Amino acid sequence: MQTKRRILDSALELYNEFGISTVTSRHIAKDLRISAGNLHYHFKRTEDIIYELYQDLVNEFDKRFLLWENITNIDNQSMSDFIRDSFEIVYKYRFIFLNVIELSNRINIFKSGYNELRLKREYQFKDICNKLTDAGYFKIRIPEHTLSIMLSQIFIISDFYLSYNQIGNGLEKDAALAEYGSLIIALFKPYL
Amino acid sequence: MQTKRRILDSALELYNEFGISTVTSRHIAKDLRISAGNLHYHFKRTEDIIYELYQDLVNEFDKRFLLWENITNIDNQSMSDFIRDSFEIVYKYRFIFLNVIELSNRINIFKSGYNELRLKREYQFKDICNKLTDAGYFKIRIPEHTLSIMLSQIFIISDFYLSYNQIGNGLEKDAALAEYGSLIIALFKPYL
DNA sequence: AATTAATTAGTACATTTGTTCTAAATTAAC
DNA sequence: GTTAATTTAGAACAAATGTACTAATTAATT
Repeated sequence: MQTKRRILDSALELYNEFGISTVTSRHIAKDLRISAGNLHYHFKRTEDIIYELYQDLVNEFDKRFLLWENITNIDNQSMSDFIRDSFEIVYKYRFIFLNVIELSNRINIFKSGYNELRLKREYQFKDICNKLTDAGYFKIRIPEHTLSIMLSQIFIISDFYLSYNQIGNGLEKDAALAEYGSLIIALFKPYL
Repeated sequence: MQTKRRILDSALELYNEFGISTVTSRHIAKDLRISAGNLHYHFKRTEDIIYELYQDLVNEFDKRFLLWENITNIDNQSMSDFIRDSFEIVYKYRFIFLNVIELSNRINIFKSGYNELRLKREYQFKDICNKLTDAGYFKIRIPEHTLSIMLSQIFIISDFYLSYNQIGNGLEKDAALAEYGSLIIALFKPYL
């Protein structure tokens, strides 16, 4: 029963490090010192591994959703806490974001799943914005139209910052988080 | 002599449509109704096709560089012209931007080449900004530190907007250009 | 026209990959 | 302790892919 979990863990690590097109089911099996046959006993198709990891990502977002939904005390720190939380999740499952296009080509349901998740994140983000506005964090309430443009900017930067970093600077996790944060915060500058 | 060009054209089209991991040298050959052997007479390695297409991209950026470097009359239209020009090039070679990570994994020199190009684009963009400032397009000169953050935001949005669009809205070229433009322009709003 | 160089088609081979199958080994159930 | 179910290893197969090789055809050169 625990083998399945070990396969997922190893797969996540290998996909994150080497990308989905270089890592095969045999590689994962070898990494765990189990046979390929055994691996395919637990996951009939290799894609199932990826899709299950994607489900894990969704679950982590949901968990965070519940956490922030019921938050009571919003303060100056909340914004950067939220940014760090988002980054942590994206970083943990970074292979998904580094290979979105590839994944949407290879796994049919992935595209719709991704957009479902995106809606949830959007809702959550707007919620946080409202709370921050109510708490007087922003000078003025951000107009709906502006917010919608900002949301697109934020999602592009959130989901692709790691790609940008990997092909460019190659910063380690902490430094990357710092830069990512400054890019997001800068978007809100006119309202601070 | 012209076969080589035809291979590149077909490859660009197929890569753009189906992504680099689904398109093989045999697919390209079949598309042109030539033999795989013939294709490999012109390109010893399949990667060479991709790398040559990448060189084409660099050349197009260089061509535009010369054009904008010597421009004399900067006006209100210049900014959106520049944005449209950038978008056109990125769109034409979109498979490169949709598969940056994959490419940097598969082709060694790609990563350094991409960063070289990035420096050129950065220089060019700063140049345009200066010209726009001198022409009174911006209220104030954008501070160096702010500009550097904006540049990162702009590059992420420029290079990954098409990925964002492909996985999400799926807008056609013109609509995509419009949205992309509004995302970039919005970044300059505090200075307009 | 004859020779040389280039292009092309088709075959062939090694490797990789996903997947299936079978039999052995381990674990659980009774 | 015996039987049944689960898990595992390893072999085997088919399909795909990159690439090399050979022979034929076409184009260029003289």
